[in-house]
Amino acid sequence: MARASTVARVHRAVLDLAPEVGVAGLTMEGVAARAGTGKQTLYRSWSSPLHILFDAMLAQSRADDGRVDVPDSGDLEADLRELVAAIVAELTDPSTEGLLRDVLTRMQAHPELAVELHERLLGPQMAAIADRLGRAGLAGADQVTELLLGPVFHRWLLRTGPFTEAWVRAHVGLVVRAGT
Amino acid sequence: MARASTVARVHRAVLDLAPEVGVAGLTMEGVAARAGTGKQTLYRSWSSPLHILFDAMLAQSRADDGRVDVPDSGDLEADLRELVAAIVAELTDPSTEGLLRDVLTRMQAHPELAVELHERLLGPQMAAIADRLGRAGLAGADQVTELLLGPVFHRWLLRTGPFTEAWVRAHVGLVVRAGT
DNA sequence: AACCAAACGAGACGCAGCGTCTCGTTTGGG
DNA sequence: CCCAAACGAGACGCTGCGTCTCGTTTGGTT
Repeated sequence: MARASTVARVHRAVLDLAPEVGVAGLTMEGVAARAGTGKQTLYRSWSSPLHILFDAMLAQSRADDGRVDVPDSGDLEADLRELVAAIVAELTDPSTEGLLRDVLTRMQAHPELAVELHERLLGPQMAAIADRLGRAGLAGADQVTELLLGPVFHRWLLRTGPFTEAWVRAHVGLVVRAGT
Repeated sequence: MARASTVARVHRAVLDLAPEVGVAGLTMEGVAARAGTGKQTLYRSWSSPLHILFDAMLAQSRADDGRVDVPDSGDLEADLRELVAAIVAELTDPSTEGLLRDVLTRMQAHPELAVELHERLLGPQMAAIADRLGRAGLAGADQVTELLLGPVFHRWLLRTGPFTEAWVRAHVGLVVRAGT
């Protein structure tokens, strides 16, 4: 429907604009102006600035070759520690933390966005982790995956505390104890 | 600063309005009209409809005698199952689920609201659970508390799956295994 | 090379809600 | 009884919404 070059310009505009004005400050008019496009062109493909931003982030993660990789050295606990540390590092990167949490939480008000988030990002990531756990011989790998990720997102989304290396170590230790 | 009767009228107005128009549909003008108050009166005490709504919900939970009670029958696993089932029931009550998730997620965009949420509701609840776990003789009660609640909120906030009795049973089983 | 329909840029339009401001009125403690 | 603080009402200019028209590219088709 929309021309690829137009989509590219809109994606670049919204990704440039988001850090400048925050997710709450994004408007259809602002994105249109920055992208040098008419408003109708935006409404033809997206229904809100949040939809545009998520679409742009998806496209970017695809371009970054957004493959889910779970370490597999044979030492389960060490691998999980590394994995959780990598996730935490990504979630708390100072240049994006506020923006990322803002996007994820706002998306929950739009069920269709929440579903797409789960199908495209969260689901595959959890499946990859469950796969690694299964190969280590754990039963109930899906449930243990939630045990591993749940507290991380709980802490991050609801800001119930900071992440430290000691916390990650203790958390992974508990999860491994539960699974074996 | 504000008269108690005014605050009560505003609280009632926002609590009435929220289910009708949704959190996204709340406006200062709408609340003022429903409460029969001037806009300036609202701005004198609150800075957005979300602030008013959270304030009203806090006042209501205080009136409901919002005491945190964790079952303590001696059987730890059974108590935790009951506790998690109660939390799940509260989170998924069809009449409030959408609203509640909307409020909690939107609050994360306002750090001062996120902090207040943690201090007034999440923190005390977690402390009460950690206390129960400590009395059962578990070490690292705080960490185990996060292990218990994290996956529940992860599932609920990010809509990664529905809650079933089987899930709760398996989850609590894993947590108890990790803690002992 | 000429054509044509789809996609586009620009921006006008009426509307809703924002946050600030004034103005007279009510209210309750000293 | 008095008076300052709190209040209700609503006017104000402004921004962004979502829809609409209009004339201009653009890229595949014959």
